[in-house]
Amino acid sequence: MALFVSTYINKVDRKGRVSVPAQFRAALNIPAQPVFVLYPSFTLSAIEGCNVDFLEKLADSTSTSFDLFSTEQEDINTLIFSVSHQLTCDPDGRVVLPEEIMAHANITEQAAFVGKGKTFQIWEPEALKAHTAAARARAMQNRPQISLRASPAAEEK
Amino acid sequence: MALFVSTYINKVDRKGRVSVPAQFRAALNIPAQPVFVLYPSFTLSAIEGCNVDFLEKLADSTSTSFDLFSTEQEDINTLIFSVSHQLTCDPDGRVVLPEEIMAHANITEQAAFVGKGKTFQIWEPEALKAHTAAARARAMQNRPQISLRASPAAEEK
DNA sequence: TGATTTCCCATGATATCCCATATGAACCCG
DNA sequence: CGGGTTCATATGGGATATCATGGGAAATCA
Repeated sequence: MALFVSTYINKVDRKGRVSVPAQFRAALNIPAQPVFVLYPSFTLSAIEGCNVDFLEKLADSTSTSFDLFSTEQEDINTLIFSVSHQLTCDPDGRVVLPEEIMAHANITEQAAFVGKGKTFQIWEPEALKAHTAAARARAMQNRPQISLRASPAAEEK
Repeated sequence: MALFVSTYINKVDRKGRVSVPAQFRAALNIPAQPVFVLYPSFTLSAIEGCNVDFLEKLADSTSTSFDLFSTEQEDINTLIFSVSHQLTCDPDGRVVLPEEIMAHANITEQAAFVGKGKTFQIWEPEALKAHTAAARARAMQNRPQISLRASPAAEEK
């Protein structure tokens, strides 16, 4: 089962290639040629990444005959599948990030791969820092008793 | 399994030929000669596309659930099957789009192939832009939770 | 035979493959 | 315990393959 953990910052070379972290490639569990899907996050300046299985399941669930012609399903399909990209790692474990989603996440020189359990995200490293700080601030506000026990750097991964 | 994702804008040449995106041809998974079906959408100014399997399933589901909405099922049969065209890519991966459906979608110089999961659509690029913007507006306004659910990592606050 | 469609080849741009190198971690062995 | 070595990974660059596209030749049809 795919499990994406930890954060890796890799370089985007002149050709736009970036190494997918070896641990992530392993998590994609198609030994020879890891395949996955990327799409821009709806709510964040980041790229969402997931297994192909996930999108296939979604495709199944949104193409039953009765829903086929509903505006709602049509919109969901439009907003997800049309902006997704199916990618395959090259023999060295790299991929070329598609233009649009690189622009969406403001990625130019470096890409931060962030494990999210069953999925992962790709961030511009500075944007990731800001996002992480904001998330921490929210967590402290919502659960003050946790922040009291935690030392300032303890939740750093 | 066929999965159509991403959006590709290709040129319609003087003979009316268009390259079917290589990824879509692969998704049609009949390696030598990709076969698929096109029909005009009856709700949108677009062309609907799918592989033959999908249409066969649609035929099954519409004929077995005649007890509900029987006139609608009848209409669907009429509106889809009677106006469908089965096409085969030429050796270079191109097809000639039939007159009627090209007119239906107002396609002249460029054709945007849009992945929809198990199916795809073909749009005139400008019309596609407008449709996408409208779909996004509807999704945000009506059911924000749907778009959030659809994104595997988007439950992040 | 004339018109239309399909096939075949050429081309430029781009993406992919393959090899080489650098870095660092784990390992082995003296 | 230390030094060397092997391995996996990330990264760079040149060579090769793929793709979209244009145009001409062959085949098809009426």
